[in-house]
Amino acid sequence: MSADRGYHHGDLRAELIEASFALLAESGLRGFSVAAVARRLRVSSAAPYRHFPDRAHLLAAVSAAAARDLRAEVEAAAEAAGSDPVARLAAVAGAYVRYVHRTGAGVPVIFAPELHHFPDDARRELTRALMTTLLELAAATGSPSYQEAVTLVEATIAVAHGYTSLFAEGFFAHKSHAVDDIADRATAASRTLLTSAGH
Amino acid sequence: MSADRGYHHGDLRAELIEASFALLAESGLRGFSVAAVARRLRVSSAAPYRHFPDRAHLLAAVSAAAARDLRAEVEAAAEAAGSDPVARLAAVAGAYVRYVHRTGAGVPVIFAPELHHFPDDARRELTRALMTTLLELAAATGSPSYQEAVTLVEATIAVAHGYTSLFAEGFFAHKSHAVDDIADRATAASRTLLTSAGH
DNA sequence: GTCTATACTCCGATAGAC
DNA sequence: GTCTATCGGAGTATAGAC
Repeated sequence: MSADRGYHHGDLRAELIEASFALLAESGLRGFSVAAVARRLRVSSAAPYRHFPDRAHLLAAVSAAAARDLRAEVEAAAEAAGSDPVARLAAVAGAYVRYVHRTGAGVPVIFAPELHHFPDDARRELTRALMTTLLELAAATGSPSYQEAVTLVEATIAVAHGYTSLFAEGFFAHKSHAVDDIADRATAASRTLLTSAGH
Repeated sequence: MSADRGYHHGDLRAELIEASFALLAESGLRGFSVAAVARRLRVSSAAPYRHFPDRAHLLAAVSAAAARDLRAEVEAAAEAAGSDPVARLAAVAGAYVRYVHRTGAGVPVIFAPELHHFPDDARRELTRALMTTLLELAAATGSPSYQEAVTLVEATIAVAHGYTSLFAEGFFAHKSHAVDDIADRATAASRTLLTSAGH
C-alpha cells in the first residue's frame, strides 16, 4: 500500500466488516451500531455510508463472511475429529461455540430474520453452503432421510447455541469457566444425543 | 375497585409488569423499552416513573415475577412427569421452552447481567428459590455431588435455551413448527443426556 | 473517500401543571 | 398519580465542503 493520505484508510470496507466482528464479540447484536463501528475505526459516523447504503447491508456483509468462515472452521473441526461420523458431527458443536465466542456472529447474525428477505446472492450462496456442509455431516451418520438429517443438525446447533448463549450471558460465571470447557461440554452433549439416535 | 377517575388505572404498577411480559414475548429484550410499555398501556411515557425509579427497577420486577412463575411451572411439569427422577428433570426443559415462548422472560431476563449487582432482596430470594428447585430435581437423579447437580442443571437449561432461542430466531421456520413440538424435542434431548449420564 | 454539520427518531428521565 | 412539555444522549441517514 502507498503512504498515508491524511486520515484515510486503504480498505475501509474490509475494515468495517472486521471491526463489526470485534464489536459483536464484545457487545453482541444488542450493542452493534454503525456509529459504534465507525468510532472504533476512528472515522466519522458518515464514512461507513460510502461503502454500505445502510445498516442492514453492513450486517448482511458480516453475515456472509461469518457463514463462509464458520463453514471453514466446521470442516476443519470435522477433519480433526477423525473418521467416525458421529464424532465428526459432534465436533461441529465445539467449533460453533469457539467461533461464536471469538466473533460474536452465530445463528442470530448469520440467519438474522431482518436479512431473510434480503436480495444478496453472494450471502445466500454462502449460508446455503454452510447448511449443506452441516447436512452432509449429519447424513454421514447414517440418517435414512433428509428430514432426519435436518433434525440432527438442528439438535447439534441447538445444544451448541444454548451453551454459547448462556456462556455469553454469564450464566456459568461462578466457576469462571473458559471457552474450551464450554466447547468440550457442548461437544460431549452433542455426541451423546447423536449416539443415542442410533447411528 | 371504584369507578373511573379520568384515564387512571386501578393498579398501573402491576399492569406495567404484565405489559412488559407481553412486549418481551413479542419483541424480545431487544425491543423492550419503558416508553414502549407505556405506549402499550395508553399512558404517557412519564407515568411508569411514578412506580419504578428507572428502567432497571422495572426489569428487576419482571425478573422477580418470572423467577416465581417459572419455578411454579417447572414444579408442575415435574409433578406431571411422574416419579422417575430423570423424567422429572427432563420435563424442566419442556416447561422452560413453553414458558419463555409465552412470556419472553428466560435466562437473559431472569439472570440479566445488568441486574446482577442489584440490591433487591425479594428478587434475589425468588431467583435463588428457582435455582434451588432445579438443583433438587437434579440431585434426585442420583448426583453424588453438588457440583455434578449443577452440571446437570446447566445441561438441561442449555438444551432448553438453545431450542427456545433458535425457535424465536426463526431458525426452524421452514416446517412452521409449533411450540409444543419444540418443547417435546427439548425434553427428549434432555432426557437422553440425563440417561447417558448414568443415573 | 472522508470530513463536518445537520435533521430526524427514539429512548431515558425530570419538571411542573392539574 | 397521571398529564404535557422538555432536555440530553445515541443512533440512522443525508447534504455539501474538501
